[in-house]
Amino acid sequence: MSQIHQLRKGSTPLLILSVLLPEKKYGYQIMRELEQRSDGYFTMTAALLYPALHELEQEGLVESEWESDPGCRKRKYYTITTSGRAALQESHAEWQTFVANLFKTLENPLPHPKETPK
Amino acid sequence: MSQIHQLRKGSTPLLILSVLLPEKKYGYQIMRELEQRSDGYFTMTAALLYPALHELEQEGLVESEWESDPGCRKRKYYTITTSGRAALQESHAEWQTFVANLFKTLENPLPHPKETPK
DNA sequence: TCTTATATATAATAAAGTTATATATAGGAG
DNA sequence: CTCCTATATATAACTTTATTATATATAAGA
Repeated sequence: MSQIHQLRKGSTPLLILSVLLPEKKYGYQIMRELEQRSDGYFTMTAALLYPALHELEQEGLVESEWESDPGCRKRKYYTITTSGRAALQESHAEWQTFVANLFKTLENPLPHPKETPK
Repeated sequence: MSQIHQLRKGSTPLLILSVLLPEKKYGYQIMRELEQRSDGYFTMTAALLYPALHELEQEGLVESEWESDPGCRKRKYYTITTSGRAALQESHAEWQTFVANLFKTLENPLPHPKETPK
């Protein structure tokens, strides 16, 4: 019960964690990659991304460090943590459960339809 | 673009419309049937259902009428309209698109990973 | 120099879900 | 007859998340 209300809202943290899985990345890079991965379906905006990243960091699911490569402006790189990987797997599974239940509920009629009670 | 932000939130109107598809039903009955159909996964509450029903009515997707069967207290029956059926189909399809994109984005890495640009 | 892409961030607003509360009736237990 | 529970509809207050708008700053190219 506790989780299903939460996962109805917010696929954003899930998407962010998934792109951080292979290697550390910075915010702008995450935005671009999410757009590319979804062929433009998910338009991740800065106002959605950065607060989400800060919250993920507060929860200990990602860690950040500033890096200043010469010739580039400073970038804040985010690394997924061990608990971040666990949270990603869990959230992914919860989404699958939610979706399965949604479509089951939408498509399946009642097993034994009862007439309207008096 | 216009729709995908809307469908992230709110599977509630979709679920309501789907249970109204076979025949007219009243609010409390809709709540119970949604719980039964989903084997208790979706706990539709009154505070979620009734405002949603009123909004669906305002949008012309359902119509309501009070009925007072003897021996029962008055019930407000909701009937799905023609545009309600169309909206249900459309919303269902949008959810499928959303879910397909979500899992594709989560599971598929980039087709041609580009190194970090300088 | 001006514009665009890059890069991070916050504020204000709107939409939806959750919790709590209000009102009222029918039926059963005691 | 009274109390409690299930039925039945509804609103208010609060929280969370997405959207829109804005702010700041740097690198690259016209």
